[in-house]
Amino acid sequence: MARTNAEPAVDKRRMILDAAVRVFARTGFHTCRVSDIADEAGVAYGLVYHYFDSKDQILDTLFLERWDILLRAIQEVDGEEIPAREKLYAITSFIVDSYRHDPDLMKVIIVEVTRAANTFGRTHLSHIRQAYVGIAAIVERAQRAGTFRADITPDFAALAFYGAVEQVLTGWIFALLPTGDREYDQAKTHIVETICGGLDRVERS
Amino acid sequence: MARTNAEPAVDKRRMILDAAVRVFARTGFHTCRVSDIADEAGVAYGLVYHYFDSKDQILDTLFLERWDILLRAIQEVDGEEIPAREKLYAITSFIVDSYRHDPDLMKVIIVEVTRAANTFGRTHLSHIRQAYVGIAAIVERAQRAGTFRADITPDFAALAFYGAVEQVLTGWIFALLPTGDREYDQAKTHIVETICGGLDRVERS
DNA sequence: TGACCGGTTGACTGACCAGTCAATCTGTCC
DNA sequence: GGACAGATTGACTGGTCAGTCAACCGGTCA
Repeated sequence: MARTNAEPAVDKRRMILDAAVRVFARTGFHTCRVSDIADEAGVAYGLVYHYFDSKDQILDTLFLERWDILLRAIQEVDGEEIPAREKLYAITSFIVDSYRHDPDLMKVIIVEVTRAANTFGRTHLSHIRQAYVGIAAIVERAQRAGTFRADITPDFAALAFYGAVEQVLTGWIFALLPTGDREYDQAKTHIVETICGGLDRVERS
Repeated sequence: MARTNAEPAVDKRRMILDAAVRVFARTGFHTCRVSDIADEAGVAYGLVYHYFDSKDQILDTLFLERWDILLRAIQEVDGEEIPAREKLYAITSFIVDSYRHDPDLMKVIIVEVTRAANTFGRTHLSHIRQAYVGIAAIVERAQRAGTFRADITPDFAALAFYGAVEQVLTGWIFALLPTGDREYDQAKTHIVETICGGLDRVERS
């Protein structure tokens, strides 16, 4: 047992994961080589395979770590006693702030997993679906309470909502929309306004 | 000049493209081999390279063929003298019917290009963007006419709208939503209702 | 001291596959 | 017929890279 302290001074496994985020974000998962990750982490090639079984497993790890946090956030929000619109705002806020805090990681998760339906998206479909299910539950409850209209199925509303959020993130990732703190906060409101209030102009009492 | 008629009896180029759609839809662009396409088309390996410069070019061709039709449809719809909501309905309808008519092709375009932001999505970003621009133009005009609220930017509304449509298509592609003629037609209404009318329950006069 | 062990190294291998190319076929035209 | 051209064939090559492995390092413990 070589571990006197709880952990070695530098956690190489974490360094590899962090380096992978940067490399995946820069070059893309399929385009980059494992050696790129090792180089970026300042670590020997073989060490990557000491900590991970495969290149895929690195991405899996990154995705699952973060997605589970999102799922818990959705659960938690749903438990609170606030209007559905505020719940959706809280979820949007969580996702947008995740992007603000670590754009590379969110880019990788969205581009390489969530939107990569043929490769990792398929593998993690059940996890991704959990998010939709959580959102749909919020919508359904609001419909029963009479806050949301009942003629649009919760499943459908969940997809539309999540689709709008993801597309906006993608807009930032690929510079189709301006980025910045002001824009991020505006986006939160706008997304929820669009999905809940609608684009139609309405006389509000 | 060996062409007495306008074209050979069987257009091998077309056969290769059609085979590619099936193979890409089944196996995914990156996973499949060029020989799979040749086999599916019932054609020798080398012939693929007689008609196309590369594997990439096959996907490019499929995407551009179809996307240009979509862009024209958006242009055309925008030219008509109908309310913005009906314009958005017409666009949604066009996309949904494209999926109904050729799910494999739409799956390939969405999964391998539109949503594959790191590979082909990046290559065709300017084309994809054209669709957003067209939709944003519709929104902007409606805002000026006072039909749509003006506090949400057209760019933003376009992304949210397109995001919702694409997410629903993705839901069908990966069996997260039930498919069928009834569902397709309902979806058209629901998407437009969600984006224009919003999820909030409103007393309508 | 020396045995031990997890962490670390990087050269190497084996598989895979996009793209090439020389040969062959098929039809046309003079 | 025979010359020419485009269509068609499929074996082969070259380069790439994920994953392996045998050796090495540095700290611990008896």
